[in-house]
Amino acid sequence: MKVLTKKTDYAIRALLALAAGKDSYVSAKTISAEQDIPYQFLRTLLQEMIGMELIISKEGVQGGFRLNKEPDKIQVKHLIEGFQGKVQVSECMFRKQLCKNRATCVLRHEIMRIEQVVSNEFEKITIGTLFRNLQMVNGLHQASESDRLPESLQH
Amino acid sequence: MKVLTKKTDYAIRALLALAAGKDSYVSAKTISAEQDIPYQFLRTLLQEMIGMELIISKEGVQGGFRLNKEPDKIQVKHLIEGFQGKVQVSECMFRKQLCKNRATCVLRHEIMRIEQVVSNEFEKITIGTLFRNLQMVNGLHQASESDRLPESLQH
DNA sequence: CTTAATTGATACTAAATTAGTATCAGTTTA
DNA sequence: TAAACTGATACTAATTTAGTATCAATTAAG
Repeated sequence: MKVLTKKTDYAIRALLALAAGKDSYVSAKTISAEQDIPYQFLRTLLQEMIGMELIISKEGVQGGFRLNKEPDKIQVKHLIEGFQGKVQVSECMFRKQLCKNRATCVLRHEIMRIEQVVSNEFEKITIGTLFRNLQMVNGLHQASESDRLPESLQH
Repeated sequence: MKVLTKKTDYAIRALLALAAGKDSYVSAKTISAEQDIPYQFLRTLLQEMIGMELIISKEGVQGGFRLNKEPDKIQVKHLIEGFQGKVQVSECMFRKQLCKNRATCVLRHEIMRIEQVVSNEFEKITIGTLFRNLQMVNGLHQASESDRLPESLQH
């Protein structure tokens, strides 16, 4: 079970690249190269994020993308929901007919509680918080000679 | 994003049917009919659960399946892991090469904390706890004339 | 001792989702 | 006016999920 699809993963990385670019426009080409995201895939992804009003674009030479909101107002929760749909237990068979699967219903009740917890946590994580963490890690990284992350961030 | 695939959902319902059957053998045909699960799909599912040592079978006429463990020892967590793989954030690109995606790493660190919470919760939910809840709901159901679930269990 | 009800094993098809590619038109700046 | 860009959209490929089919082996009951 994968919590983030590549699309969401790429989206987050692209947004972090835009956060780093501050108010200037960053081109898809640049993001693609820096973050190692397939160019055309990124392009469609960026269009979707325009639709979600997370970013805005500028056409033509020197064009590109920049954030349309403060980084702290872009929640990972919204990205997951936007790209992967709202978190749900399994398809609800209720109402289709009298719910044959009362077992699923009971389980659902339990899981909805868990979902709420998860949802609250993903709400707290924003492009802003991630960006600041990232800067910290990069700071540590440059201070040492090694290419390795601190033990606590390895996986 | 769906937390439970149909396979996991079906597996849970099948196990609850076996829990209801106590120590007698319940046939795939019966489970399929009662729980409205496609027969052949259920068959392969049951074979997998034998492999997982959750259930045992008896061949021939009057044969079928029964639980191989106490209901309280069958955790939903194990079912999810068995059928959908361990909960993970996104594919780890670390070690493949020097981790280009430090952003993902930072996010991962956050998410791993969340995963732990979720994991602990799914550990607490077992076929035993679900079975008892189910009996409660069914009790309420029979007591009233209505086919509706109590408000708190609707979704 | 034969038949029908069952599981064991395994291979296959279909549908849905995720991931990635291609193309061409329009815009902008140097 | 050419090159560097995005807008829009349609397509292909890969993977995962869902479901089907088949045949052999086992067992209880008449």
